[in-house]
Amino acid sequence: MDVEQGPRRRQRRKEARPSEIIDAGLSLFSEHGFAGTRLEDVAKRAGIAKGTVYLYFPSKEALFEAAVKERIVSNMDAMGQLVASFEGTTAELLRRFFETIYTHMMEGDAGILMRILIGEGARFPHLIELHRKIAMQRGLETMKAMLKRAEARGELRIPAEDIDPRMIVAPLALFAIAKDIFPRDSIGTREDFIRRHCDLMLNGMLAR
Amino acid sequence: MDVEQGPRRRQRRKEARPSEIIDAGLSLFSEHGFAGTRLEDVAKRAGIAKGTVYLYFPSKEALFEAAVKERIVSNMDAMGQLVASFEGTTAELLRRFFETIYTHMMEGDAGILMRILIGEGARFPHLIELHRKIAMQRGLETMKAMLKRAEARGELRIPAEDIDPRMIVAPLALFAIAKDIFPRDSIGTREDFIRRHCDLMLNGMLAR
DNA sequence: CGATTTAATGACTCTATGGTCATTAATAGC
DNA sequence: GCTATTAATGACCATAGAGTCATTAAATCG
Repeated sequence: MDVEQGPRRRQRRKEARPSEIIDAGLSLFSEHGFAGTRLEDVAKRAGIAKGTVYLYFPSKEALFEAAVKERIVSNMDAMGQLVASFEGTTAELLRRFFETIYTHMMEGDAGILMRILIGEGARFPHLIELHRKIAMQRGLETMKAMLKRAEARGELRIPAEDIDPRMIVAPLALFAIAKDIFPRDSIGTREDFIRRHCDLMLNGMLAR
Repeated sequence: MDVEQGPRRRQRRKEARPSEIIDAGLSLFSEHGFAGTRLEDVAKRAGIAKGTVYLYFPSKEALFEAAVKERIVSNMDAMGQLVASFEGTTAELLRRFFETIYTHMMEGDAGILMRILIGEGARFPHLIELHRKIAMQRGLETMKAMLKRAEARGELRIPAEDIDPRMIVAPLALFAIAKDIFPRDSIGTREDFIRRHCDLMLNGMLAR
């Protein structure tokens, strides 16, 4: 309403702009990729003029970088917390872990950002590096901690070092990144997906 | 040599051009993404002038599409053949299956193409659709056949329908697509990777 | 209620590159 | 060897969109 015919255009809202611009950028990046997104459109969606974007971010790339920092790092920390404080079986921990990832990657923005990093990352070696250090490193640490914990509790079939943590999260990560290229039949409900994913990782396919 | 100071520039080689151009495009797309690749550079790498590219492909997008068709479809067929003709345990079949995928995605061009589809696919709804129909559909059929076969042999712990085939190949697919964003420590040798992947999918993590 | 500060604007510039096409020359046919 | 055909060329055009900046006006202050 305020936007439609509001008497006051040209509001001065220094504090609120950055995150509004990031939100607008994120939604357009996810629709059109990085190269395919026009700063003009980001501005329009944020309800401001193009020049205003440059008041807060020195370049398109800087805007993207701010989005990555804001949305991915906190997610990794959330997972670290979960593992550090959890008491219970590994099966239950893994389920909770997957739920957290699902929330951030499938329902939040982390999946979108990773998709863009993957597809257009060649353009931003700097960003890839940042992501590797800030996000990936932490995520893998957390998963290794989870495996060590399981090993210490005598729950593992094989030594913890023989399990590549990346394999465990691969299904969730892949779908978050690539759901568009899979046949459209849904991946089912959140609960269903997580249950199947857990079961496969914990017990495998084969009868014994 | 021939190129360096060769007496004959401007050779007429109608037959050889298309695949040479596709090769050049593929290598540049993988380095710079789709949007980041200049047709001028593709031409240079193929040893021809920019206009010549347009003699064989009507647009940049058409060139990319040709690459997808040529490199992905045949791969899917290779996997179908394998499953249809295999005799032996599911464990062994899965290993062979993974080897085939590894060859095409990690060592061949299929991974690169999928990475670009994912990252910049919003620009080519048509291409995503093509890929879904031509490649994904076949791949999933093949995997379902493999699961049904295992079920019929009494090797499965759970009904075949309860296993999402995409989860089984997710680790390989994810690494093929996203290896750049993971920490640089290698994923190990091909054999190692496949062995671990198989073992995890077949037997899971937990002691029983 | 002026005067001052600075957030916001959007018309403009400048570059990069996808795509065109008149010209050139390599081959084929005679 | 001459002519016709057409593959190959690269200078050129047109456009899009990132980034700039002189101007405008909202807030602040006295």
